[in-house]
Amino acid sequence: MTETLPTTLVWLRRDLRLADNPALAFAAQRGRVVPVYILEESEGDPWPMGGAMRWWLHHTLTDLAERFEKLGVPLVLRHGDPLTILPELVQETGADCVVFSRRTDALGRTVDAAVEKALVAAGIEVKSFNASLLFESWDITTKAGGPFKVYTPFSKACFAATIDAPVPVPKKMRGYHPPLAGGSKLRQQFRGGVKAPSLGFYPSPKNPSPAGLDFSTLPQGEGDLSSLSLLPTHPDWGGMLHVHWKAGEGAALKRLGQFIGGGLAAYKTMRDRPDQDGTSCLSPYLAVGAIGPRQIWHAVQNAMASRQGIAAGAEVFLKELLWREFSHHLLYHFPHLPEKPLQAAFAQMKWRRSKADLAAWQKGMTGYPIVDAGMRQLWQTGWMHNRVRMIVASFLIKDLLIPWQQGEAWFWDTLIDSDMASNAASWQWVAGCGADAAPFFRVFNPVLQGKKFDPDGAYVRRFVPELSGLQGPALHAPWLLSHEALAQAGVTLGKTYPTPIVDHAAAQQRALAAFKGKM
DNA sequence: TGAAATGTTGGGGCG
DNA sequence: ACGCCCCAACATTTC
Repeated sequence: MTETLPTTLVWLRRDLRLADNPALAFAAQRGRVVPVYILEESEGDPWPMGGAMRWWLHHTLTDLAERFEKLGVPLVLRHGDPLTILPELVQETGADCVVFSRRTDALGRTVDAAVEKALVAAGIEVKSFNASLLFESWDITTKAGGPFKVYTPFSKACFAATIDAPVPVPKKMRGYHPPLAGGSKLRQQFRGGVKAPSLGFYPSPKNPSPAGLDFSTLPQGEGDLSSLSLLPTHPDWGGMLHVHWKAGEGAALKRLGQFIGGGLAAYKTMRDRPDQDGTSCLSPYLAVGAIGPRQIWHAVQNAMASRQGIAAGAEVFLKELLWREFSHHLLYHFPHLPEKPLQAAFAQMKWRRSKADLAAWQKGMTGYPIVDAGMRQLWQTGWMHNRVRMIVASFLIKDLLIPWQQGEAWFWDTLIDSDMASNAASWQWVAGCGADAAPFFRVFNPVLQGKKFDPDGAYVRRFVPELSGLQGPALHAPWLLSHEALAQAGVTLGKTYPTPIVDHAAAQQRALAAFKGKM
């Protein structure tokens, strides 16, 4: 009797959760469920998954596999080309339907289209769903019917539209029976195992750690999912990230609850303070889909309806969520967003090529404390406060005049929340070449930004220990301090901490000149 | 979701 | 009481 139930493959990607997962809900209702995650590696992929994201994905998958296993539905893991793996799995399980959640990046959409075509040609039903966004990329349009290129009208259109309620976790799930070859033990179900190349920014014997950080004493990885080779080795810097982040759907929901009960009310102002815990820190969970934007949106709406005094903070927070939405909207409609400036004139911009300056920026050794603190927070925790992201990005693009794509690539490899759309759109925004971008001449002064948003210097001291003997706003320009003050703090500029690699005022003039000459 | 230079306004001290 | 100056606070302009 049960053998007659239809079987559905749920191809999971960046929707690694049970709740608010329409594809999974559809499959559960339909019959037997075979959830599968494929570590995709495409020849010529310009954006192979970064090292930090691989680490984060590993731990997210570990959590998800446990959740599935508790429900008696083993998560299948594969490594390679979905175009060959999915038909194999269909054959193996007798599935007659494959479902997945849509994505917005160009390569992903190309792969999905090819997979759908091949499966449909083989007589398999294929359905795709929206799990990652509040709206379909084509649902929000201007009055003329085209894509939005300006954020404010886009956000207004979103606020005016209806956002679907999250889909609940399927009440009941039936797994494929008998289990796939290899038994029920998670680790025995993995295939493949060729170590994938990342961009190679994270340290390896070839690529020693920046900023003199010592990774050698960090604990080894857990060994789960080992054949996907997601965890770093030689050295294993993953333990460093472990201190800061707990992966998975449960951790995501917990963090959402903490944020709504805590930081949300004062979000409007506190979100700009990297020395405070004022942001949601949900981006790593959103990036892998351990939580979905609809869940966040509705949780915030519910809190607004039941509590006084949080409306102002909540509105700003929801707008941040809509920036993410806007980024995906842009990536969908402008697939070259990660590589090419949306404003074509910027292709003529005369950038500098300085390996030394790029390395100083990456290592957090520019001599500007707020910039260095940000870059080291990124390295040490896989995450950076949003205000500081803008500061360091402005510094790379405007002060160092280095192409924004190089900053984008570094962030892609080092962020655990790396998202093609948000990363590309945000770098273009700072560079001034994107949609609705900050004008190019809007140059952040790293000293003023530091004084304004890290007034006591607590953030800098946390990530730049060389300066921990200094305090107060003056810490943001150590080269202006007296010799005595520096000596007392144990700072010798040029020795214990770098002198600024560029003079900001001169660099700003240089940037404006380069911009003016070419635009 | 800049910064700095420049312009304007208005309150208060003072002769 | 009045005009004058100073200057902080705010607004506008420019890059």
